[in-house]
Amino acid sequence: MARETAKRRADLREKLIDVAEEEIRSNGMSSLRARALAEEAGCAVGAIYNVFDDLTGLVLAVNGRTFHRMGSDVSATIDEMDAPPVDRLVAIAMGYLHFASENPNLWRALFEVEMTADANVPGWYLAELGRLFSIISRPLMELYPDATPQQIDLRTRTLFSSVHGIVLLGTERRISGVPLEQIEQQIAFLLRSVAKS
Amino acid sequence: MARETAKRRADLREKLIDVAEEEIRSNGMSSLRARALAEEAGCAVGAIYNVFDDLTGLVLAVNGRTFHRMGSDVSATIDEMDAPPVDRLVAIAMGYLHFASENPNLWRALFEVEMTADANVPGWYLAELGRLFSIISRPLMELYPDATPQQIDLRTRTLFSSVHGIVLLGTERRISGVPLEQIEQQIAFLLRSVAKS
DNA sequence: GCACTACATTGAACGCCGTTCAAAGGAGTG
DNA sequence: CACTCCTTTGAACGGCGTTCAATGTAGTGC
Repeated sequence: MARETAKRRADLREKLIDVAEEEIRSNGMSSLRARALAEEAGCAVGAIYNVFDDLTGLVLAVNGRTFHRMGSDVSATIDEMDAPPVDRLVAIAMGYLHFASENPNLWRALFEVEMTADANVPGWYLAELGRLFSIISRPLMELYPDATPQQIDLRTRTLFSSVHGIVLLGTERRISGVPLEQIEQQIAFLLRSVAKS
Repeated sequence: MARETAKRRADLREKLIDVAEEEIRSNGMSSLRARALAEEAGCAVGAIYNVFDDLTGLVLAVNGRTFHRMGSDVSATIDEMDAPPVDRLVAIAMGYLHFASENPNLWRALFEVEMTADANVPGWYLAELGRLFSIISRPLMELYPDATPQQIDLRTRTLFSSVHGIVLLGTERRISGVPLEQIEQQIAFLLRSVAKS
C-alpha cells in the first residue's frame, strides 16, 4: 500500500472516530448508523469497512479515547493532592462519578461492548485499565501496608465494582439506584466504612 | 371481544412468555427474534402484536416472572434464619449473587430494558422492587435503630447498588471485575465493613 | 508523458430485522 | 343459514449492517 493511500486511510480513520464520538456523545452508541456516519465523514458506506472490521471496531476506537480521557481526568483529581489515603480514594471515586455524569453516553459505551476476561481484549484497553487500577491501588497500599499485591488488586476490583454499581444505577436514574443528589455522600460513606476496617 | 377470543389470547400470551423466557435463558435477550418466537409458539408473526405492544413488552413480561422468582429465592435464603443482622445482610447478597450466576441471561435482561425513575414503570415492577428492598431494609433497621426510614432506604439503595456492581462486573467476567472465585468473600468483606461503621 | 497493472474505493444489492395492515378467516347473532 | 364484525394472518415495508462486482486511481516501467 502506497504512502498516499496510507495517509488517506489514516485521515478517514480519524474523521470516522471524530464523527462516531460526537454521535455517541449526543445520542448514545445504539443510534450509530453506518450510512449516517459515512455521509457525515464524507465517504462511502463501504469505506468504513476498509478502515474498521465493523461498527464495533469503530466504537472500540472511540472507547479508546474515552478511556484515556477518563484516566487523565481521574488522575487530575488527585494530582499533587496531599491528603490521607482515604480522602484520595474518595476523590478518585468522585472523579469517576463526575466523568460518568458529564459523559454519560460515552461512558456507558465503555461497558456496552463485550469485553470478557477470556476474549482477546485489545492491548490498549488492558493498559488503560491498569492505569486506572494503579491510581486506586496506591492509596490502598498506604491503607494496608502489609497486604500482598494480589490482595491489593482484589480490593481494588471490589471497590471499583462497588462504586461503579452506585454510579451506574444512580446516573442511569434507575429506580433501584441512589438518587443523584446523594450519590457523592453515599460513595464517600461506603469508602470510608471500608477504609476503617 | 368474546370469551373464546379472550381465552385464546391469554393462552397465546402465556405460550409466548414461555418461549421467550426459554430463549432468553439459553441465548440472551439480544437473540430474541419475532419470527422464531412465532414459529415456536405456533402463531403468526403478527399475532405477537395482538398480545404485546412490541418485543420489549414481551421481555418485560418475562422480566416480571424473573423478578418475582428472584425475590422468592432471595427471601428463601434468610427465611427463619436466626442470625445477627450483618449475617442476614450477607446471606441476602449471596442469594442475589447466586440467582445472578444461575440465571445470567434472565438476570441481565432485568437491566437491559430502560427503566428510569421518571418513565412509566409498571406497577408490578415497583412492587417487586419494594419487596426486594424491604428484605434488605429489615436487617439494616436492626443495625441502625435510630435511622429514619429515608436513611434506611438510602442505605438500602447504596448497598444494593454496590453488591450489584460487584455481581455485574464479576459474573459478566469483565476484565475489571472481581474474579468469580472471590466474589462471595469480597461481598462479605464489603458488607461487614459497612456494618461495623 | 504514456500505457499498464494492481490495488483502493464505491454504492447498489443482499439478507435479516421489527413492525404494519390489507386481506382472509371465523365467531357471534338474528 | 346468511350476514356482520372482529380477529388473525403473513406478505410487504422501511431500515439496518455488511459485502463485493464494478469503477477509479495511484504507482511503475519504459
